[in-house]
Amino acid sequence: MTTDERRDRLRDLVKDRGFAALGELASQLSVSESTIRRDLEMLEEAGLARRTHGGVYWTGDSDTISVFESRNDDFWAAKQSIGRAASELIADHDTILLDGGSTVYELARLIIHRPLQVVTNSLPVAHLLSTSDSIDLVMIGGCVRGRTSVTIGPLADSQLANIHVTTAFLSVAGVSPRGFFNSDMMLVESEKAMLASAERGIVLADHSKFGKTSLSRICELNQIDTVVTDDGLDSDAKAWLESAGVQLRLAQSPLTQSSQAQSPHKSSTPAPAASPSNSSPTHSLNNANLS
Amino acid sequence: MTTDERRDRLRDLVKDRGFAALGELASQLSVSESTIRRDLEMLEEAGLARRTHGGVYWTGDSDTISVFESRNDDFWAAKQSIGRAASELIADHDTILLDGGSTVYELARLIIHRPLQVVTNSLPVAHLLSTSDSIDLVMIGGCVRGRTSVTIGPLADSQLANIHVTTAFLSVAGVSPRGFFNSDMMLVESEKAMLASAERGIVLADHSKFGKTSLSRICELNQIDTVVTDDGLDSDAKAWLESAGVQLRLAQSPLTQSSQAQSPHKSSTPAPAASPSNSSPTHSLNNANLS
DNA sequence: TCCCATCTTTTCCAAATCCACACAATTGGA
DNA sequence: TCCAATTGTGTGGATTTGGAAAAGATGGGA
Repeated sequence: MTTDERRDRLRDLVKDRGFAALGELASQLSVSESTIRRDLEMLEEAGLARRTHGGVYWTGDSDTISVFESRNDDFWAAKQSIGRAASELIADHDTILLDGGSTVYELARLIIHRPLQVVTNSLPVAHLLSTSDSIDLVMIGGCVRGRTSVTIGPLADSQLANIHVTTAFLSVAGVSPRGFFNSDMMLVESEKAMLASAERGIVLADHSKFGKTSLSRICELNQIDTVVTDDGLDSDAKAWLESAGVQLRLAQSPLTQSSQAQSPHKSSTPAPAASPSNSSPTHSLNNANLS
Repeated sequence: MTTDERRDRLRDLVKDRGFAALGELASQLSVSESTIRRDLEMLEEAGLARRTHGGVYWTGDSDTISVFESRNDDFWAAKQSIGRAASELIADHDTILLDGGSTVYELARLIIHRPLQVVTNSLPVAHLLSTSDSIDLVMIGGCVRGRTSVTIGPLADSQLANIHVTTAFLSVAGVSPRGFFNSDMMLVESEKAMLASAERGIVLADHSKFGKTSLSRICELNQIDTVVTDDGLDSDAKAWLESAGVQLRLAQSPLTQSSQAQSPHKSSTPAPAASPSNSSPTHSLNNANLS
């Protein structure tokens, strides 16, 4: 049995039972408990399970509902690494705003144990974070847009107008020299309101979004402080982003990341340019108890 | 049995009985009294119980059922049949408002395929209904209350003030001759706003809620149009509800369900012929719960 | 009121279990 | 053969648990 095979079986075991003890899993899969611990560590990093003293709970999505069950798509790994890079821009006790979209959702999975105030218009993000003990969660109300499960419309916009956050994390459908774009006009209105409520705006977008436009423009390039993307970004895009004064943060795409970044033990991040922003090692407050 | 599991069971035991002795709990859970004392200490710190000489009182919410643990509840079958009875009070294309709480969640599961406009302050309900093609969904924004995952606070109240629905379905923690009660003051404010926005208010409550009160009163009896409960309701309660002019609708509890169809005497709205036969047999959504 | 037997709580400690970390052995591929 | 990833084992520290002793509370009887 290969490693990946074992991890798949482990994931299925945990998912089926909801809860499983460590020794049980070890004997089931005929490996040592240490190995199981390492595997579970990854499951937890991926946000699919939560470990407790003596075992592990499944916290991932149920099979029935999952807006973002496209985790098999080519860009999922990139989205995940972008999420990780973005999480390093958040300091504990920050007040942040999370848009909808699968990349931002990956970010949400990574911050679930951190002490933060989070405002969101995304139902999946809210559903995920509502299980956290350490997060103060505010949901933006409004009409729920079916496909993406974000709230939009005048109700949402007027609520956003009364909110102030330090950082807004946005998903976009396209980035071009003319600015940032999304396809849904009402959603774009909300995203404008989000930017207006935030001290700084950060856009998460994998490299496939660059050079594309869409129906409706959110804002011009220089109105966004930082763009987080993967290192598949071509040099053209890099040039016009930098000339617009946008800070660029490249996440190592999993294809090129051969030896680093997998082990959380190593000191991470090659030091971001401007604001290192207290990148807390992910396990510092890991004892979030289930009480 | 793991520690967390034991603490969950302990909490349920104390909650169900209202009061429990130490030794009793120890033998019930097969651990020493020392362990029980430590567990109770945590319960007390969480504000859910108060210890006395020789035992412990439950002081926490009586209606803190999150979606995830509700399926194991003794009253789940009753809740399900109450939900079914309530769904017959909804006509297609109605605009309805759904509160949080497990009974209302069961109602939500039954209407997922019907053409309706639904407003809700419950994250689990919204997450469920967002997968529906036939439902127009509006989410009420606000602070997300941890265990119950409903939105509350001034944001929620002001949004509710601008909304109009035909029917509001509420969960309550207690029903007594003095009115309807819930334990969370901020939630009660929202529920008052819900009633103000609705042409008629319907309360869903299993028979165990009757005769109980709680911290905060939502409204008096006569401000609710209809109460839907199961047929375990005692005749006292039936009397004071009817004398207050509240319509009563009894759902056949699955235990006694074999004799006849439901009471013919009222039914203000024609029950639509839609078939809510969607009694999907618990495709396990039961996650390990965190709280 | 005082005293005392009994029960409960608190405090402490030792045993058991679990966990993170480090390091060596093994495996698989170039 | 070499190298890197993976795995098993050992160690020290942390958590949990049960029990014992000391302190406190309770209630009855003189």
